[in-house]
Amino acid sequence: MKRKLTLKSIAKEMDVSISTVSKALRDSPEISEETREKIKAYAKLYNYKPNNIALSLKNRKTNTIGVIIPQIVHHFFTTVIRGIEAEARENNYNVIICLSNNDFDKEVLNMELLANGSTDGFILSVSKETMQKEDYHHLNEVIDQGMPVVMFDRVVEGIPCDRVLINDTLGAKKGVTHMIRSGCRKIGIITSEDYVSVGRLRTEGYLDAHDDFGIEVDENRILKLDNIDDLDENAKKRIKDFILNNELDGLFTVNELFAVYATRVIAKTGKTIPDDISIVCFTDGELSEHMMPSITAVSQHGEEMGRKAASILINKLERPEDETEEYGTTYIETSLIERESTRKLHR
Amino acid sequence: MKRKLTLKSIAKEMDVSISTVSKALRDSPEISEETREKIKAYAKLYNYKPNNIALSLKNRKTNTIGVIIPQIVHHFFTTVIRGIEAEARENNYNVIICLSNNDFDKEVLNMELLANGSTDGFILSVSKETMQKEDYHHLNEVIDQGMPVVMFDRVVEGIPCDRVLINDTLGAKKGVTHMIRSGCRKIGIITSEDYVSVGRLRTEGYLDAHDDFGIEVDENRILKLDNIDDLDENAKKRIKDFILNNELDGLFTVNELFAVYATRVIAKTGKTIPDDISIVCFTDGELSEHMMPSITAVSQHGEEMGRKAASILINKLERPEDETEEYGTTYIETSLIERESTRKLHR
DNA sequence: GAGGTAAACTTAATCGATTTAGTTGATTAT
DNA sequence: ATAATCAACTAAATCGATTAAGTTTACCTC
Repeated sequence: MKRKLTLKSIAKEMDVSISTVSKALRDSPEISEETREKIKAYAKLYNYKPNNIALSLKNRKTNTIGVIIPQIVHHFFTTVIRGIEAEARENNYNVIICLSNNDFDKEVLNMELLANGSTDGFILSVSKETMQKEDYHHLNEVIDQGMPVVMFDRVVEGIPCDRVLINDTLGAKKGVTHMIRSGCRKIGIITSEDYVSVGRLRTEGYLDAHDDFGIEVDENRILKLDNIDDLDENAKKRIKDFILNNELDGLFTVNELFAVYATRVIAKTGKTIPDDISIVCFTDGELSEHMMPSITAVSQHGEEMGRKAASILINKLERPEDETEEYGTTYIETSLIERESTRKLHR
Repeated sequence: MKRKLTLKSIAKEMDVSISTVSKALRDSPEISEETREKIKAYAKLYNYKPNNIALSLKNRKTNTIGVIIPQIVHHFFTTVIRGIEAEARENNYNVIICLSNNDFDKEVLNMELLANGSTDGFILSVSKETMQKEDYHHLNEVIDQGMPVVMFDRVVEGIPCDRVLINDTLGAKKGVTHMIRSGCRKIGIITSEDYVSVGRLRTEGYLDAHDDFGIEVDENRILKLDNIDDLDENAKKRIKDFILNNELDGLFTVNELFAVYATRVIAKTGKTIPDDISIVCFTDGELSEHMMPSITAVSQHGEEMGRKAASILINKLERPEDETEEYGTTYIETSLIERESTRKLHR
């Protein structure tokens, strides 16, 4: 096992001082060409690389971004991370990812841990528990210490930071409009209770689309479930009842899982998709693409979101003098991917 | 913006020396009870937390694990990461994740970056390009510097490190055996060329199962595709031809995507699943669960794999005196999840 | 030859924390 | 009364790197 080279060990070996080595390697004119070349040759030969920890301590800058997300086994977050990673790498930043598992205490713990010198700033999507508790002291604390924060997807108000959001309302509107244009007039929506922001916003889009076409919305065609992240037995039962008790010719769901289960229920009723009933879902995964029939989806561009969030953060980190204290919200647009679950439009 | 507390700033404020503060906070008996309490109260009030970077430098230990994986938008890797994260957290370790995007240069770059002080050890799944190049100098280098490495899933031989692997052969055998028991006699397999290790091993399991029951294997029922990670047009065509030109009553695929596409092809032939033809796939995602019909799958337990890899690594890190230089390979067993694509066994 | 200057280094401070080796003043033993 | 002991601190080294400030030597000039 060979020990890692340090400036000190090189200095000793070459019989010069540590600072001479440092300066030589950084091409300082203070050092004679001869000495410089000799030291650089030696460093190259033995593959010297400066110790990042020491540099971080000295520069009070880690070039590391902390990412805190509720869960990683979720295609959407995964794509966001890919975007963050890509943008960070291009700008010479590292990424540390921590999972909160939707747990408030873990979110706080992770932030405190990373805030103690490990990262220069944060990108995070707050956990469900944090939203419920409405306790954001950990966010305010790191911001107060001068670390910029960018929130994405699941954001909260009243925190001095930038935000990156999916344009949920417009996305849902696009999807529902597509069904209306294709002739649907009795479109249902499976969404979440209004306290989940994405659910509320997507429901708004659903209403907007109807408004635009002057179509009355029947309240019975709106199903609000508690949980948007998974599909438990209770949710299944409610979806089943909802579909069986409504004469729908279109269905919009705020995630893939609801659409997938709805497809199953519809198949059992003997109705065909898309002829009897069309389906469009908001998507963050690959289920919609592979189902039979494949499902027309409002796609979220998570990677773009990640890139954007990272780029905003890095910008703040690179010029901290801009203490303008101005924070913005960036919207990432969605796109509609037409598949087999909706009728083709004749234009 | 309030500056972070340091020992120095506390010392100044309380008019004692830095070392007194340090000792007081660490409950040293050298410091009088009075002073100790006073300092601790102050530190608590202003929420002092030691700077991790400084600690890392001093202790030459970062308590951070570097994880390098080919891609994150892959359900299997995601579950592995979750396992690593959980195990690390429980043992007070941080996790830095880097993506290689199946690119050799990026893998090398990431390792070098993290090896310069950022992490104590590595968990990695090598990129496809690295396997093709058979260039492992970056692995040998970090190991040579005394950083332990644990490889998982996509491992290579000849590196002095521990390995954690899915028991691919036995997994495939389980799946195929299940179909044989349920009465299938003409079982096809969609797998990869032998140079992809998981493909080769799973093919072996397929053969083993047939061997056990003394069933002759027809070479025409084995389809070897180039790429195991995605499904391009060429692969689709070959799968289609394969299914149409073989009178199969069972099909085993080495991943979900192949099974999903095969289901589509079979549906078009008018055959029914599982009555005319059964399907079992190796799985790393959630497609198999949600398809119609849902697909019986050999499940991989990625989280367990991640936990195991992390636990092995942490063990090495915690007692480096054990320089026994002994490395082991751990196998994670799979389990068969019976769903709608296979007939129920009568036992 | 005193003074100035420039080249080529080295010393020492710094980042934040820990820890070993002093230091100081008071108490105790002889 | 002097030395030893001890409690309660402080000073300084260390981790690895950067850099402002200081040192040495050679050379030049008037």
